[in-house]
Amino acid sequence: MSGRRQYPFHLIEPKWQQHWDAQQTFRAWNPGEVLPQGHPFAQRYGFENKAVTAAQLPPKFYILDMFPYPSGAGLHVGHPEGYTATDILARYQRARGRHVLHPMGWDAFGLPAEQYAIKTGQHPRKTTEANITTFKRQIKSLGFSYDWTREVDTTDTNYFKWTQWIFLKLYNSYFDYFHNKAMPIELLKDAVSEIPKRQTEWANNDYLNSLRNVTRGESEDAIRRHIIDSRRLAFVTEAPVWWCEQLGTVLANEEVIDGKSEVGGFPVIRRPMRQWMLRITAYAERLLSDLDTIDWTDSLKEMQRNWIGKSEGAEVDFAVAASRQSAAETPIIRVFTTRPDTLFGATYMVLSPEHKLVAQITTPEQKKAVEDYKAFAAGKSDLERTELAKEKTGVFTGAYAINPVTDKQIPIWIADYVLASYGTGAIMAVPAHDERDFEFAKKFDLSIVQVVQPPDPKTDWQGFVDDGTAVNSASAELSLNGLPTQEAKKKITAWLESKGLGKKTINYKLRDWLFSRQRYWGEPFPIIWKRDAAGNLYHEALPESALPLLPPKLDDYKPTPDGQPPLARAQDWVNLPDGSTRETNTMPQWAGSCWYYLRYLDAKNPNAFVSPEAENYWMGKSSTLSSPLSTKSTTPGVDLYVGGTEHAVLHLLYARFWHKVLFDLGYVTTAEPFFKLVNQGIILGEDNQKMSKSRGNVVNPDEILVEYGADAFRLYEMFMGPLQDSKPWNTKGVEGVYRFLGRVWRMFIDEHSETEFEQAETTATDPQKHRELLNLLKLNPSIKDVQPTAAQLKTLHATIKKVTEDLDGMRFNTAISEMMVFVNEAIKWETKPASVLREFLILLAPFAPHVTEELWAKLNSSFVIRHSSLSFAEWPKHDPALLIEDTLEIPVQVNGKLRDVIKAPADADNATLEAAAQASEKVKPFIDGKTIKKIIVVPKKLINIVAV
RNA sequence: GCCGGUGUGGCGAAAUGGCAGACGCACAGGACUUAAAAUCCUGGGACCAUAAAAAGUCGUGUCGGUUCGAGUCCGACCACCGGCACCA
Repeated sequence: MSGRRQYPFHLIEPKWQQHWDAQQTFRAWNPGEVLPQGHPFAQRYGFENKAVTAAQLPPKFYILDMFPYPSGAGLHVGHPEGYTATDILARYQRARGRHVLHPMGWDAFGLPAEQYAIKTGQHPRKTTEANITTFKRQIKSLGFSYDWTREVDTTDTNYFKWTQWIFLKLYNSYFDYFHNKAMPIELLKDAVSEIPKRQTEWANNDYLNSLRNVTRGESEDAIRRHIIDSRRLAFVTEAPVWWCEQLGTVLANEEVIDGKSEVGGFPVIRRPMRQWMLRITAYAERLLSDLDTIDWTDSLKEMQRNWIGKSEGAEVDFAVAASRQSAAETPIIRVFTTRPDTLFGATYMVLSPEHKLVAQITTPEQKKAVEDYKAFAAGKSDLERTELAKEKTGVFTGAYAINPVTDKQIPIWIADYVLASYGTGAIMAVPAHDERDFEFAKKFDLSIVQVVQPPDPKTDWQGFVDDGTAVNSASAELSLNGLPTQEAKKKITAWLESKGLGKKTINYKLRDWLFSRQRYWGEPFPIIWKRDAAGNLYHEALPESALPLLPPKLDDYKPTPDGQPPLARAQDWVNLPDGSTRETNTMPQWAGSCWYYLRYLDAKNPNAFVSPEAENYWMGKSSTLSSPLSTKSTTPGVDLYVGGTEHAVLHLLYARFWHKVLFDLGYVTTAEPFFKLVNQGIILGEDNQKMSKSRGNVVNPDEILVEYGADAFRLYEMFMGPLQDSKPWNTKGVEGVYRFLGRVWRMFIDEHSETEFEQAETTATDPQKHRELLNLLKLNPSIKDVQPTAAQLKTLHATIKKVTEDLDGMRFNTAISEMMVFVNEAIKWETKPASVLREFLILLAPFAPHVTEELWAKLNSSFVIRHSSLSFAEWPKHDPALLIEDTLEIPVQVNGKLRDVIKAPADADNATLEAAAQASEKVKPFIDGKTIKKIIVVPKKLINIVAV
């Protein structure tokens, strides 16, 4: 304990937390709900005992925290940073007259509970519930104004029923490229017969093209099914995926960092498996372009842009040169390039080792070398393949392609620096103007031909990758010579298109979202598998009425030895009477967090994931724009979303994707879920002198609360610095704001009565009675119901102005320092006007809600007040007239250097100020004997005399 | 390598192009106290000077530029943090 307790927060804080709970003070109301008698919100707006419509309710403000994963370790000081910021703003917006939705919940599916289950046999539900209990107790002890009636838990059957329901929507939808939006799969069923007519529209789609092989020789029904299944937003594919042996599951691209699992850091390998995927790639362009409609930081938007990775270029077809023995069909190799202007410099080609044409084109002489290389590449981990500064490797296939503009034969190689998963899995190599191709060509002695002249003739053209002027780029039909890169691109692309050799193309790095996991503790897929007459396996969705689909009971949560998910152990559950079987994969943890912000709007609705009325009121209506292609919405959605940067790409991209699907299908009315988003910085460890960069998650808030209380903790979290910055935790710093709260307390409370209170507390035997002892405390006799002086009003209104502006700009640290300035000043007043102190309490209340409620109640017991509840008291407005100064102190500079500060009437004109400045005794020595060239007067601010 | 961000006292930080360091921590001195804790008051960027001061000089990562005036704007560079990384 660091000295005497500043004020009895240990009694005040639980008292008010219980009061808020009992009164449901911070409950938010949906349109149509009846507001109870005596509720402070109902009282403020005159809604007591009334049902209110959306139009009657005050304008909404939806302020959202990223809900936590309730780990066994409990809360650390990093969690409450964002929560405190949003709570302050929630309370501020209530005061400003907004109807605030401020909910909290639990992202509770996850690996730790499952791994604990594997070790101990304890059901993950038990572990999860225990952790939630701890988290909830800790979060409640901080006095946040959450509406707990809307609490959600992603592992609750009443919640994941709707997660499964949304999956069915994805399953039963397809992406219509013509309308650029998701549509019900029924519409596609009608259109399947038209497929031949719409080939052009769909020619883009690899999965349709690949069907030609799959569907060969099958029945018409089977073909129809293949076509439909291949276009669903949730689809099954046999694809190489990241398999993590130690975790016993596959992982999404986003969960693999540097060739290791994000969770646990275990090695991962590529392995072909049958998996569920979500077609997020269809939304790449909208996910990219709609970033312009939302208010996120540039760095965050940039991370999403990079992840989506749009690049514009061209696809070019290269014919494989007819080989000695084969005759009829020469295959075509399609490449993607962002530099079609360098086509004349393409002196060889490279296929990824996995490219499907490799086996077909390889010559018998090279067969062994190629197969050896393929095995070598497949055996490499991702880390080995992408390791920095590694040597390029590759082998020649023996085959040649024909460069379509030079007509020359160029060798075809395979190399693992070409990725199967990007573009077409094949490149045209232009060694003169691409770093990687250049390196490769040097190593394997391939020819390097200049086709771009750098703008600066001194620059070496070898390895020059920037824009320049095309050279050596002419054939009988076409010349690019002399054209700047950008124009050369246009010209060659047009030429390729006219010849049917290629076309303008856009590529994205974004891959489809691998959506299945081999885990127990996740949402089961509402899918069953059947066989058709020919014995082919196919899938069907369960009807909505079958939801929620619960996971089976298990004794052993491990995956099966043959790599089947744990659910496969439950044979009774898997095998259905009609011979069909259940899907045994589960959904990834991201599924539940993709839409939780929507469930908060109507958390207990048993009939819908959210009612249209609730969605409309809290997310806002979209204005219907005339063009059906428009995906823009003019409305905000969540007004403010605060959380850590660790979710910059994963959660935030997935949630935007789901939201857009729900938007397309008409279930939500905004194209974007989170209008404004702010990332709080990381709190670093305390031992900063060792330059420790570790997160401050060793500091347990419980210990801080025991010693300083929740109000001081909240205040310190905000006072450390700007919300967005990372900063080191310093427990000593908590004492500073704690002392500030003590000063506030002493400003309001009579010292004598406090001594009595403290003595009574030490002698009172029954701790239950302690709280009643708070009644012994009396108001400070210096507080009187008097008219404030002009100076007092000025101090108050300057504080109102600054705190209001700072809250609007989320500058909590400077708002707090301004209130410190106020208290340092006001505590000296011999007579403290009750009206001034009352307004000050409203300003401080969002930051330190407990102590202000107690002081507010004390003040109310002696003076007439306007509102009975501080939580819904109206925010004060500053009066600019009160801030006007009669006399100003104006700095005087000579040649930009400060020489004096003079006093002048606020309305003094420039000539008066100039004269006064020159008359200053301190200024004179610096201008004597010099010529005054000019005098700059910034009214009310500054005078600068320029003298030489 | 590419993209984004940040560099200000011993520390956390503050400053619409206009008095750099508000507010707080730590520290030092004083008051109160038998004493301590708590509280209250005072001090504080560096240098130079001095018994003490005043005055002065320098000072916001480095170098340059724009401007009457730059922590703030522009250019080049350095360091650190975050993200991406053989993406054709």
